[in-house]
Amino acid sequence: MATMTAAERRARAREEYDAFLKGCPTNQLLDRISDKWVSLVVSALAAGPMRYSDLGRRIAGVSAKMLTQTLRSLERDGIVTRTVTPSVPVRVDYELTPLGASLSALLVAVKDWAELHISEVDEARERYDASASSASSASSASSASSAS
Amino acid sequence: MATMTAAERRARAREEYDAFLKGCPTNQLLDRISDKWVSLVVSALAAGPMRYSDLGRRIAGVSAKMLTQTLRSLERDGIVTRTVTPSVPVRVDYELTPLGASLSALLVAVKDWAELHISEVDEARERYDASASSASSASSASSASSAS
DNA sequence: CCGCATCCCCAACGATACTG
DNA sequence: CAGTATCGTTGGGGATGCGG
Repeated sequence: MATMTAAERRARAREEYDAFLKGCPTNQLLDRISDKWVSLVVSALAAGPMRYSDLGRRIAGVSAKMLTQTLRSLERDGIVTRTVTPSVPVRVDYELTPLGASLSALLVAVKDWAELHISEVDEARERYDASASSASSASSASSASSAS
Repeated sequence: MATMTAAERRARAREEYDAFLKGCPTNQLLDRISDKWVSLVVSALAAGPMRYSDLGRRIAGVSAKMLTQTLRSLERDGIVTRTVTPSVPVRVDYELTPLGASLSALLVAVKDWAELHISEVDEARERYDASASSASSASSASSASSAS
């Protein structure tokens, strides 16, 4: 058992990885941030406080479950505040904390990057797809569907 | 059918959402970026070109499958370049493109943010957990496991 | 050494129904 | 209106084995 296959080393690495991540808050946070719904919620709230149902409508394809779940975790992390107004139909508002606002600035930067460079990415994709198909059949140069 | 329940509206919204996303490149890209492995790979490559196996070791808990998959999509998007050296054991190097480098700058910013604010987040979590447990049983204050 | 194909599992998500 | 609990599905992703 002195020799270790690459697979075994990977398995080992994974165990260490798990343990490592437990104690590595940065990665926890990185994980949290690279969640699809988190970025959408934070972006939506960047414009100002919103009610729960407003968020549900604003974000469109989100289920109530995920919305609540996401908001809960963000609240727990001190990214948003949750304010309950006990009127006859209960009203709940969510708002970015200063901490959340500083984060939203970064996410906005990423969004801006995406908008700025989307054309380059599209071109790269077309080139990649074209060369990939020409690899199997060098004759026909297929034109990838161009972006809108 | 004039009246629509919230659930029905959600289902509708989801259809529109799908169609909408097809034509919205920004969201495609946002999706791609908010992938766990993507951020790790791009961060790793920010330090300079690396071989496939180096990346595998550097990133630790990644499987060969996900590493390849991630690198492929990044290559397709023009974020990294893939250079094959046909030596006896094949050697493959990956490197950030200028486009990828500009993206990595943002991801590094996010990472810096995480490192800078992790303590605030931790405090917020402890506060949240403490108040949550005191809500059900005001007497026993359970101490949340503190971070390292 | 690189990476693709296959199988398989589980946790994440959506839908639904029910409380305050 | 806001949130919880439960169940069913699905696809992400890990393990393995082969091919270049």
